[in-house]
Amino acid sequence: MAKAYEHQPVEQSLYAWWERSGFFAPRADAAKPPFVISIPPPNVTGELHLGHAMFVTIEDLMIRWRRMQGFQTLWVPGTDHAGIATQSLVEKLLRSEGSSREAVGREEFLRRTWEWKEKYGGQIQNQMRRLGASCDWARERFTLDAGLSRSVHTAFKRLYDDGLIAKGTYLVNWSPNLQTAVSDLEVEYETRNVSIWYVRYPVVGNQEPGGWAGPRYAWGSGRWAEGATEWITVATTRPETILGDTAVATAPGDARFAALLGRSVVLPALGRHIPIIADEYVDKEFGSGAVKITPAHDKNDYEVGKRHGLPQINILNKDATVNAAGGSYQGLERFAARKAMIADLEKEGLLVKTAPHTMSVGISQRGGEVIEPLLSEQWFVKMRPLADLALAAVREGRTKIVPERFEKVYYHWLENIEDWCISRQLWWGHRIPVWYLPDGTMVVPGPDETPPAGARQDPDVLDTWFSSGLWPFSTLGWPDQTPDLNTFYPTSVMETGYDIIFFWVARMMMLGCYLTDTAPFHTIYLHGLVRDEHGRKMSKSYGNVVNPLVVMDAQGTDALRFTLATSGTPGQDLNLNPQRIESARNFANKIWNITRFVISKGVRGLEPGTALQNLTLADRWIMSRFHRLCLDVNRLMESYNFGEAGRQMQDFLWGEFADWYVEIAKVQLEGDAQRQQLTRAVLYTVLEGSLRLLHPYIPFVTEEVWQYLTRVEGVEPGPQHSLMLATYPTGDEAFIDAQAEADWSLTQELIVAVRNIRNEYKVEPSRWVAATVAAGERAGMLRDQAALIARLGRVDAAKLEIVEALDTKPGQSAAIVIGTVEAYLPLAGLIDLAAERARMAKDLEQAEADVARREAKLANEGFVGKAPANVVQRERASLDAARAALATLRGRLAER
RNA sequence: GGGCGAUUAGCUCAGCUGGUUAGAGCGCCACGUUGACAUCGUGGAGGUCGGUGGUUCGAGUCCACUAUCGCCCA
Repeated sequence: MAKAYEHQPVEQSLYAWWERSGFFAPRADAAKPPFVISIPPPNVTGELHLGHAMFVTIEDLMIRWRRMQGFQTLWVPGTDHAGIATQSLVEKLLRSEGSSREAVGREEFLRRTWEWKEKYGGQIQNQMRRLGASCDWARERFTLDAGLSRSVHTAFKRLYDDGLIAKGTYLVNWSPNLQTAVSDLEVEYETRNVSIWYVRYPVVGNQEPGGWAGPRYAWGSGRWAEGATEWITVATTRPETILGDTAVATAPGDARFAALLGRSVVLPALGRHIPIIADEYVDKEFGSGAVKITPAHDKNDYEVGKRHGLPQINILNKDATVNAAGGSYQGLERFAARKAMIADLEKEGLLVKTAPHTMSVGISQRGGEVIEPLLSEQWFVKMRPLADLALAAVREGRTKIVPERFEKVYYHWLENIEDWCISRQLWWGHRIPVWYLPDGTMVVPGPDETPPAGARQDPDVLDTWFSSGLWPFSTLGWPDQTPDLNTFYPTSVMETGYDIIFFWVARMMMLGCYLTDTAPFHTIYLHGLVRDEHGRKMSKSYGNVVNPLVVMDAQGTDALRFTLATSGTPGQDLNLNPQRIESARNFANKIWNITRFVISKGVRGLEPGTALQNLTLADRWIMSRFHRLCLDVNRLMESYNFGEAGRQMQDFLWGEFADWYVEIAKVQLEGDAQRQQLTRAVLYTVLEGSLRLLHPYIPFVTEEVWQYLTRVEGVEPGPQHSLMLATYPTGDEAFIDAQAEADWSLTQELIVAVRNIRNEYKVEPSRWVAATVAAGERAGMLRDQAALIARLGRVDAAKLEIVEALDTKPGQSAAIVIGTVEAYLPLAGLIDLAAERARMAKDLEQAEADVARREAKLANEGFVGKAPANVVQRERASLDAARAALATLRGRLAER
């Protein structure tokens, strides 16, 4: 074994070996029931980022843990076709060739997109392999595969037949850049500083003679409003939509406008007469108190329009240029139309003022431009019945969300859900399985039926999330009752970031509950988002993006995984500190070197379970600590506290096993043959067990060293000889030995105190000092540890005296007091008596405070009366110990 | 406007069911002997847990209010 752990060669060859050996496939002969995770499918165009690294780490950790526990584990990998993202990418490619999707046509475009997918779509999978993902690649799926497409078709057909999918004209979020409708979730709101324009509309005169009847001059003449005498001023941030106005609204009961209600205004530019109405929606305080109503281009106006039966006039084409309804503005792009409109309004004297304004603007998540609310014909899913099923599953505890607080978010969203626009005006995706006969009749055949001859299929495709929502069961063969579906569905845990609750989790829950009559998973585990070390979101513009591939190259996959798994707590965002990754890398190296040491002591291939009898105190201590760790780790992992479990393993292996037991072993290995053999057995048992415990977190280094550790010279290991198939340690209460832990803890304290004194007095490390210990009833126990105390404290064994009590205390020595145990280090010539006294005085002060605090506590009737008996009893014992320690200290000080 | 989270050592974070003197890594100071490891070892300094009030025998931990930061929803 090399002196330091080198991750590169190890990671590559181990993963290839695991995969080749079929270790990732579920074992039909497993002792326990299935444990199944279906991967939240990454975008096929995606490249590995820390979000992926996070979910792979946690899911792989769960899968490896359950696999080692004997469950029949299955982790289904795959990718999502990502309609908009993929289509945009290929369109860009075509543009670079001077072409376009329209130019090549639908069929060719799809061919090109598949070609792209085959060529580059596998990148993310290979990057997941680098992370060590032990998913069953033989079961990999893609949302556009034939099988999954059949699921999508089946789901659509069922929802359609059940009246939950319908086509209709709705105001949708239109992305002009992408030329498609997008869902509410694909719109991001941004607060922007914009302008608000106050525009006055001339009011048509009353019937009385001389009243203004309307413009007599053309729009743009500068005399359009000539003769008008009454006005109503509206405030708007979108003057171009004047073209689509069908009313002016004021707040009910607003005295300023009472006289105008029921009358009409002449719409600037177009001359249309539109009514002045009153509606609750209008806020008196906002702008001028009156607003224009454009039902076809604003969500609120749409509602107002419906309440008042106003016409809906769409003034925009799909590319956001003004259509024929816009009169002379026809053909102008929406923002150009705005400019032109403002100029014209000004010219006609209708622009009252312009003011700065702050508002929330909807931006297309993928397109980047301002979303246009647009009236169009789309397919919708009625969400209420589906949402109710998904709500019930969580409310009734059939599916649990971890951490629990996210249940509230889930409830709130589902309780207030709106219908889901599932049609997209794209080409890449599942084409809507609806055909139209020449007379316009709609036909919805099932997946196994042939559409009628001469019928034309709906040109639109389904939202990618429609197929992702079926993922947990479509990947297993649904709607067919395949063996996989019967064995592995419902799945166990859905693990993803909390930012994705609405996208994946809720949709999978809704569609799963509806279509398969069961919640698709019993647990939803949500992890936090990874940010930079100061809590900033990672973004290219900040330049703070951590690329997992770069990290893995430099520090190793295990380092990245361990950092992600142990840096935080469930559901909490974590600030990734590069120094932590370095520490994790060092941890891997530590494991490597501990193993190197243990192997060098001749334990290779030692049978675990060698009878551990006649153990030393230190042996019993480390065994007790190890079994305690196993019990804690399993308990923590069962409750999804993977971070805490990982941290405890590291603390144990480094802080107790390496820092102490390895040093102890060096001494014990100098003993007789039996002592040596037992020490080897303990070293082996604890290290090998720790590797098994740690394997789900850091699979590579643990497997690598485990292979070195467990192989027997001259014996060819079997094909299943892999740590990932070993049994996960459970821990055994029988090994918990509180007395050994307490005794060793005292021994350890004594050693640390000796080292401390040595350091304080600057005793050269090479000098072995003398020591006298007076330990009362603990003397026997400590005497048994003399060899360890001597070696680890660098005390000359021949000059180490451990007695019950001393007649005369050594002079010219530094004193240690641990409880009632006293130790003296005669350091002739080095001792500063004044400093010694000062140190002792400080200790005394602390001991006095300690006693006083405990006395007060026990004098408190409330405490003695109400605290649990064991707590009181422990406090009494502590007081006794503190008093004894105080007496010892006083005795020490009195002699000076 | 509604909801959620965070606030603990210089930095990044733990602290699980309220129960001894609040922990770790990094950083800092001092020293480096040892045939696993300088990607290391030994020892040390450093915080009263954002603030206020409350519940309790007992609060970093529970409750209320509050401040600051962040996120989600509308």
